[in-house]
Amino acid sequence: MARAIITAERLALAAAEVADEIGFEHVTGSAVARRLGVKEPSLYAHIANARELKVRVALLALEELAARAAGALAGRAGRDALVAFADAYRRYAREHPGRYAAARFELDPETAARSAGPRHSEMIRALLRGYDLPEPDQTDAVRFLGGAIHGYVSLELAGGFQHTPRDADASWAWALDTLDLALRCRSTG
Amino acid sequence: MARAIITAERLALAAAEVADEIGFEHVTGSAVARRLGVKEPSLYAHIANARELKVRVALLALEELAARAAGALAGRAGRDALVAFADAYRRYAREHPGRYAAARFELDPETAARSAGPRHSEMIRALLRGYDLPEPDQTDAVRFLGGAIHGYVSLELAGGFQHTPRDADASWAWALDTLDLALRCRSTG
DNA sequence: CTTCCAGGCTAATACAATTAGGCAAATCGT
DNA sequence: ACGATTTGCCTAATTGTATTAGCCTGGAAG
Repeated sequence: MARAIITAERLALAAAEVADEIGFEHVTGSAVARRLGVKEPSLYAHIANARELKVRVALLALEELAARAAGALAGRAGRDALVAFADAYRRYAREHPGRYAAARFELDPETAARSAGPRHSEMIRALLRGYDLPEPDQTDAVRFLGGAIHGYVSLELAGGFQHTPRDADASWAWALDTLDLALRCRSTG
Repeated sequence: MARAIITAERLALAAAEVADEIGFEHVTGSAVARRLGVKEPSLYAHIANARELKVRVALLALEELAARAAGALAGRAGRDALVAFADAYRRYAREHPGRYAAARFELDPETAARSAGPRHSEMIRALLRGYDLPEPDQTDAVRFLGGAIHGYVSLELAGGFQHTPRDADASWAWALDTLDLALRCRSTG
């Protein structure tokens, strides 16, 4: 090995930082190269194309987010687990908007399968065990909850709520209450 | 006037078609120019820059979506209204994935204010009148419902549900039932 | 009929993406 | 220690998108 300046990890991290600063859609080879202190063509020894830059960020984000969500879930159940889990998403999205956007980047099926993506669904499924839903509803509830959390967070992140004065945290608490309520209504057949 | 080949409307429509075909993020000046049968620089007589191409698609999509949602809402109330409204979103997203993605494009505040965007919130607010929620919850519910619908639709559109065999329409019906249930639980104080 | 102008065209520049081939430093076998 | 090899970034060159500047033409107006 010669002097290792660029590694896959450094590259992904640099790209993630760029994403958080200027937005995921503006992650560009030159911006990442500049941040790493190398020339743009040097990147192509480590990635196949510009798309892979974004894929790396997506994988990093899914991983980080899964780790946070898992931490939030640890030792909690029922409503507590739901709130902690959803809060982990929301906090991550606020701290790392570019990475959060990256987590929704469309990966090809094999890559997606190897990513931390499926772990997210598994965690939601685990979370839902606290609500013992009838068997056939499990999958529906995973989709519903995943959609609801992501939808709320992404709308809030996009600034869609700024035109009404209502406090953001209060609305969020209301949404979580409502989700909890809905799931409890659904439970026990 | 000389032969009017490009108009603002044609341009937006062409860009929207490109978006639906190859994805909103790949809407490019040359693709739109090709479709219109003109050379790329000719576009700049009608738009300021490439970003405006996307803005036009976003505005078109918000408008179309608002129209469909309004039609869905007409003459309905309560659960019926909720289902029709949400279905309108989901159907639009399936028929026009590129435009649906465009509807989430971040507009500058003034443009957003003049767009059909605010009408969407108003419609949700109107829809919620069928659930008479206590006053202070109104805004929270708008955010919650908007987020839930958008989140579910965008996750489904991204193919996030394909790894489980469960029927998509059944899951969707479950989600709508659950939303209705949650809102009814919240109603009347 | 001639003048003007809307509306698209060609030419030219800048930046992002990508490929090809070079050069130096670190490594390895002897 | 020493040359062969490999590793890892660099320069140069190509293509495509974004954008500006200035030209050219056909029809509207007088």
